[in-house]
Amino acid sequence: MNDANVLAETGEMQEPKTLVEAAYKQLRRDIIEGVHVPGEKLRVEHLREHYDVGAGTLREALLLLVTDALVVAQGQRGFRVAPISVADFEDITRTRVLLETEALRQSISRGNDEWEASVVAAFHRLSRAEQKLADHDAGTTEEWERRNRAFHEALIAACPSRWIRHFQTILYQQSERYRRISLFRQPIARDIHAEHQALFDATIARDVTRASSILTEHILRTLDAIKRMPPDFFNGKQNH
Amino acid sequence: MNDANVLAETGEMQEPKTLVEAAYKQLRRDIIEGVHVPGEKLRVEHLREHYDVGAGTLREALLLLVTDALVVAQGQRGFRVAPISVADFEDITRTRVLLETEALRQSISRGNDEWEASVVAAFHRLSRAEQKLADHDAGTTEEWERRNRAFHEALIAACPSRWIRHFQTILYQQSERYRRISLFRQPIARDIHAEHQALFDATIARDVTRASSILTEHILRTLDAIKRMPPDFFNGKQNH
DNA sequence: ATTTCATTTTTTCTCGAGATTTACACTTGA
DNA sequence: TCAAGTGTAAATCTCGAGAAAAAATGAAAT
Repeated sequence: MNDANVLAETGEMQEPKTLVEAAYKQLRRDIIEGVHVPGEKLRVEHLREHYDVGAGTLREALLLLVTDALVVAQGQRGFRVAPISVADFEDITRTRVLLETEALRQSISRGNDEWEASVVAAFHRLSRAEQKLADHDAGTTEEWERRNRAFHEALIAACPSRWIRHFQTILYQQSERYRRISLFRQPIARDIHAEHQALFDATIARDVTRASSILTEHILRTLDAIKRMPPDFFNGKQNH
Repeated sequence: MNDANVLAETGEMQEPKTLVEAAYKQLRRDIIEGVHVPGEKLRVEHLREHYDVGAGTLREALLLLVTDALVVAQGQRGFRVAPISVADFEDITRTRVLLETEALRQSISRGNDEWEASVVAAFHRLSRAEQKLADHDAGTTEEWERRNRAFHEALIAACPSRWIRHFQTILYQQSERYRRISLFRQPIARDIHAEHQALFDATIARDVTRASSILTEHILRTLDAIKRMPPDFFNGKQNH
């Protein structure tokens, strides 16, 4: 499995050992944050300057991003940022519900005390970040995003299936791109903390059915938010 | 999505446009067929000769195989064929059941006449291959493998979720490695054609429940076969 | 015999330049 | 005005060589 994705909130990710990995991480960050917009052509010779690596090295970094489905490669026609669309996000969301609820089910039924403790810790960290976010502290969205991911990862950490967790990581990363859009221009108010609290309570209570349905609703709510956005938002932003 | 994987039985795959793609396809074939055994170190300089490409080109091909999880890359320590184990195959199988039954459900409920026709055609081709296989014709296992994949792909082709189909493709490819083992040294006799026939009948009859349960059993049966194999089969074959 | 350390060998990683292909602008002709 | 073709510019793909790191070898010491 691609361990480069596994990034715990506490255990900081290992320093990238090669230039390829460093460029990969920077590029991934830039794509998720929208520095490179969906559909944009990624010309190796131009990116070379900005990321300060050789052409071959950058090509390898782009190839790694193909694994995350953040970049699409077309033979003899270079690389592009993977496009986005409402239909794609609906697909991502529904597939994520399928995998993540199953993972949560298994996690709840097989998780031990240590797992429970890590869930408590992750929820606590997330709550603090949400508090800061409510107080309009500056520059905390980055932190919230990290802790939100850590919380969701902690919930399903006791799921024994490496493949489900692997696919879940990819889908979560994909949805992160969309979430960055919906969070800032949110048409409907969401009490995200209340959702997390309910999800946390049901999980600790080992109530599989309730936890699953809350998680499903939680994930689907972002889909609603995206669907309510101006329909032309996904067009016209993609170069070429 | 990685379209390089999509390989229809009828519409032959496009010729690889670049050397990287050609090397990728050859390497993938060799790994699935066991020419490069699980866990084997893949030294670029050695493979260079055999695949007749430059070092950088071969590195890129290996990076593409990371996407399929057939190769694992470790920074500054090169590439290796992804290892195999009974636990991994159990994981692959159960995840595949989860995704493929869901895909089949959606495919059956949304498939139109054209889809139905392609399923009939794929089943017919597979039946012929199984006939030849029963007659002990030489060199037909390759053809059977292609048509078996085509049949399974046709079944879920009407599933609208690109992501489920994408993950299913990866898992099917993974399981192919294991199936190559169990098919030749089969400890229990399986009437695979009867299983396919039942699966086909239920699908055409649009019986979602029955088709799902048959598919589940069908996939799990190979897991049984692997589990019955000598437990040390997965050890001692992996270089270093 | 085993551990430690330095040396040698192997392998991986990285870069820039040349060859091939694609994309683009322009001209020509209907 | 539009279509097709031509030539130029740009981008991709590919390779081999040098730098950096890891693995292997062997010598010395406990």
